[in-house]
Amino acid sequence: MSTNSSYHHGNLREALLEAGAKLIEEKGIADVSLRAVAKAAGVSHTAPYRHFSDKNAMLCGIAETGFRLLGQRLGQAVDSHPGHPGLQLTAAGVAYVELAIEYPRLHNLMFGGVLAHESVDDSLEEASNQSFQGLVDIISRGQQTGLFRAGDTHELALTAWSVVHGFAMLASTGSLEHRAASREAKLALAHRVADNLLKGLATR
Amino acid sequence: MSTNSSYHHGNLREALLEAGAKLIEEKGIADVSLRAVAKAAGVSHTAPYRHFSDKNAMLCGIAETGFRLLGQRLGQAVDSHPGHPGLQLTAAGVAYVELAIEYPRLHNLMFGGVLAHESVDDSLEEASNQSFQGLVDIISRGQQTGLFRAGDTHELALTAWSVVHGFAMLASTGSLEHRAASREAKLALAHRVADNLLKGLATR
DNA sequence: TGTACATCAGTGAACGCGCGTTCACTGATGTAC
DNA sequence: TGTACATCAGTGAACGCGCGTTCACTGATGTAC
Repeated sequence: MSTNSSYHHGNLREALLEAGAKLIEEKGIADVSLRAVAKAAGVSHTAPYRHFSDKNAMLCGIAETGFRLLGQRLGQAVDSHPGHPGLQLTAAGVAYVELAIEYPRLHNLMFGGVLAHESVDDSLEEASNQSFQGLVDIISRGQQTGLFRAGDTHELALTAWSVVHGFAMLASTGSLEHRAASREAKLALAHRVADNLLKGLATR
Repeated sequence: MSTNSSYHHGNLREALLEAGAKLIEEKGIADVSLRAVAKAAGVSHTAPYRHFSDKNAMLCGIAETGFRLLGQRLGQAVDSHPGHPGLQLTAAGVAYVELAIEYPRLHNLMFGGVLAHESVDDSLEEASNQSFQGLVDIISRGQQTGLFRAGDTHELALTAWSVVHGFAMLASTGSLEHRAASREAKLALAHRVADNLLKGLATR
């Protein structure tokens, strides 16, 4: 952080990403302009061009911070249940859903297909792939210990990913409001849905 | 269909919905304007206001046609396996994914949270609820015949819905391209993912 | 069947607006000597 | 340590554009007598 009065901001790139994420959460992706983000960061509306080639690049940057945050949380979920792939999987699923409930519109930016495929940064794509790899690793360890049944690891991971992603989508777009209104109710529901899934992956 | 040269279109509402759905698929929701839809339907850009109160209402109308199409397909899936809830569930799941692959951006309009919650038509909401109810019915029959295990029917339905919704989302946003590029490969994958789920719902 | 008239479904000009992006600029910072 | 200068990170005016919406209008249709 530099002094407020300085002509040079000092940390504008991060400030823009932060302000952008906040604005997206408040107003929705479609209603957030590059100009509004600049204004929220307290800077002229052309300043962002010093740090991003265009608006799309800025959105990619925001999405990337989301993936980084997701990666952290998934890591924590794994670390909190060492040696127990089943518990790790449930915890990771809940953590994922938790993030989607906390930042529904950021989640939508990350996974909703808003960013055109061609226009996505390499670093964003990498961050996204890493998230999936974490899941594959859990499943793989579960298979090695005989907890999960054998079979194409990626395919089981994809099933797990689908459940959690779908549930998060339903949660973040408000489709769950009449079944589970509070945050706690949603997470409890997420836990039980994850358990339903687990039974599908278990050895019989 | 009326003659081309007539001043009155005769069926403009449907024509706009159709042109809109097509445009959305081609250019993405964010890049479709009311004016563009009117133009695609061969009509002045103010004509839509005879049939929709504003742009949002038109988008709701388009989403609603999507839900109606989904309802039809789910009905077909159920009808093609009378008395077999397990097969019905898989078929319904695949049908859902199929639709999402066929019309990825329409699917995104329907479920992606683009339409603000407050601004959604009653008829759109009803169409959406009906889709979920169809799924609940399948699960319920499966429980009655002892194929699916007992428990909160809505919760099992929610698990199924999540898998299929999540998979469809991954398919429609292009996240599956490196695992299953062709339409056929995606559907086959969907089938196996649905089977993984089924094992989670089955009595043990 | 013919005519008058109300109603309906289109048109096209006009509005104000916010957007992304460009450009020449200026103030601050860092470095070489 | 002091000075000249290159580089960097901001500013603000200006651009052209497409948007959603309104308005007074006009052509077509349907109905009553």
